Amino acid sequence: MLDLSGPVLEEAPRLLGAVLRHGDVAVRITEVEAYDGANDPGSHSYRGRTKRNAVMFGPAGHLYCYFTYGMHVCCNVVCGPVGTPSAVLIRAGEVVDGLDLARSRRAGASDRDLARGPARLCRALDVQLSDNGTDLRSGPLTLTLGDRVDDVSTGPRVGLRGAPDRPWRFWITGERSVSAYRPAAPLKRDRRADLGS
DNA sequence: GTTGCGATGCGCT
DNA sequence: GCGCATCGCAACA
Repeated sequence: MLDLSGPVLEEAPRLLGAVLRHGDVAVRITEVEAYDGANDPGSHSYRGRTKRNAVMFGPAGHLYCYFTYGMHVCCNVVCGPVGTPSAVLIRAGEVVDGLDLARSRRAGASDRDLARGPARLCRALDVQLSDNGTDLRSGPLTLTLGDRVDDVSTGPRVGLRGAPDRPWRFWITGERSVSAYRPAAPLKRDRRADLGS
């Protein structure tokens, strides 16, 4: 029985090694980030409830999907008790079933890159904005927790501005399928300003 | 292996 | 209007 209603910082590492399945394609999760809505300037829910983030305020074990950068979908698993708008961003994983279908959705990518990155993972699994709010207990999307992963690394989250550094990114140590982005690069505009000053 | 940059559209102010 | 919880590709080392 999927129960993720504990504190998000305790639930996040439990998602490592879990399997997220959508139809014929399944991904073993290797990298996640925790977002603690109430106290977290990096969270979509930090400024209160909106139509978009309403799912985060609901029960744990549901999927929160959002659209970003004009072309990408990312997905989170809602954690914590009802009313606590916390979620865990699924950043990366390895495809463990439905390899051919995943490859066809990610033409040109190497197997290692199929689900390496939050938007890529959603594409490999064909998770769309319309899957927002899905209950992960009953499908068509399902989440199955695995055995606890012992070797977990932590570090700062990726790509956030306006949030203090908090080591709320978790990944399976040594996994090559974790995303390789540099943390929080400054804005292009800022870089230009630096050059000019 | 790294770095730079354009694409693109929804949600919020 | 503006700002993104980004990606993919080209160019370079």
